[in-house]
Amino acid sequence: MLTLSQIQQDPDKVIQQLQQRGVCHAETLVHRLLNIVQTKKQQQDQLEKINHQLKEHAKTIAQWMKIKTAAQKIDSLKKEISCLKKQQQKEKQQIQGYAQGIQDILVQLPNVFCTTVPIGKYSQDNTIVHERFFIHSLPKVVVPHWDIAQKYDLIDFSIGTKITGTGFPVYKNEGAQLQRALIQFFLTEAIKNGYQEIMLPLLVNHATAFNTGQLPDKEGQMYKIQDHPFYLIPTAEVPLTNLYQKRILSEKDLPIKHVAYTPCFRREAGSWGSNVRGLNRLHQFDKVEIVEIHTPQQSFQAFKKMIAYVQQLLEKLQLTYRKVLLCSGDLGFTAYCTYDFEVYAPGQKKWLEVSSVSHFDTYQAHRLQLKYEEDEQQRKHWVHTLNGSALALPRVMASLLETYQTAQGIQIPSVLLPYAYHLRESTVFRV
RNA sequence: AGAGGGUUGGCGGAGUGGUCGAACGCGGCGGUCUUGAAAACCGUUGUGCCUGCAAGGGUACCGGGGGUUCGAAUCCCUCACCCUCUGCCA
Repeated sequence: MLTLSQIQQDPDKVIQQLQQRGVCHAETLVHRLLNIVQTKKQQQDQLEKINHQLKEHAKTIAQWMKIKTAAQKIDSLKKEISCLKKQQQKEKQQIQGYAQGIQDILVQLPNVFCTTVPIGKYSQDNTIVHERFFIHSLPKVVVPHWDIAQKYDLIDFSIGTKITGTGFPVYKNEGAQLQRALIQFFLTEAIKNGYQEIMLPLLVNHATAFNTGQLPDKEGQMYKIQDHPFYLIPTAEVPLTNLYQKRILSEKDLPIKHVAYTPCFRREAGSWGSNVRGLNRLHQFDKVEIVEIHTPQQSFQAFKKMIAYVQQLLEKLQLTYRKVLLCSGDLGFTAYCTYDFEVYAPGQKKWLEVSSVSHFDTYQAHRLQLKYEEDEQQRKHWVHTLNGSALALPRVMASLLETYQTAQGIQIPSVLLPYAYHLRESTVFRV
């Protein structure tokens, strides 16, 4: 969340950036916000004066209680008090209203963004900053992964539909094993790179979903449990980052680097076009997520390293990929800067997003109430949070099946062989 | 899920209606003593907001929210969490 002081410092810059992110009425919102803040402050002053008087009166009564003859004086003072209390009540209500108004505006403002972010409205305005092609010998007829999955009995989409509904695929045989191998590969790579593995709850409460920015912005995208105030996580980012809600870390605790594998659940309401097939978009999918917490001084260096880390995963899998710097209009609600990684799926002739690596600056820290204390001066500062998919499984699987298809079957990338105990032959033959 | 007990400052732990932001102990910080350290002793020690150049002043906060009262950490309601017992279950 943006803080009031952030906005007050340079309202015009905030307005401009919000507009560039596509926030409607950014100017009106910010101005209204600043107005309410001003009014609330004045009101607060008055309330505090009343509170002070009431406190004094209470003390006076306490004194008078000791004297028996003061009963009359007490009564008349009580009358005065009841008058003050009416005022107090009124002020309180108004202030509460203002506070709510401020909160209502603040929670709907997305983050500001980094100077390196290109200005643009749509994904076409994103900048492709890097591309890497890997040449694989493809068969004459290159097919999409859903055909491959069916041919070799790797994934059953229709049975998933019967069990649950569309978007819940069932992985079978080598499909399941390959999935497991990928998870294991991603986790092991992360651990080798200094990430601490965490296993997390898949259900979170309202506050947790708010802290990382999913609420109220993405309320409609999350599954909610009916009889409990819980949401199914749309990404491990939510519980993982929230491990540190309401904390003051000491500087020597930083950096924090975590990795977690979880299933993710998304309603994907409204985004189910006819071109969504196979593994391209699902309601439940697996993902390995990395989260880092840093001091502001170190976070940008760390961001670069995270990006490089995700990049080398794709290098190791030898999937053709490109790295995309998101433009202002395409940034996620909480992001200060984001790089997406897309892999090429030759069967569909499409680029599929498999990772989003984001720097959140202090936006999440504000909501999490997460600070760190400088070792030497004991001064407290907001931390910077970062996260990235490393990686999201289904589209990696899609690209992998399509990229590594041969006339005989699917060739398994050699880096996965240590993790794929049942796939030693390096090729899947099932017809 | 039912019954009972609990939630107080960095930690432990008092406090059941009146000047309580909260005894006491530990820890932390500063000092005395010491060549240095320990021990001992003395002092100090929560956070947010408003106001002030500052010193200071004001206000809010004893799990969250609401209520009773002139006055609430203390009484009432409610929610959350923790502990114990009973039940159920992977």
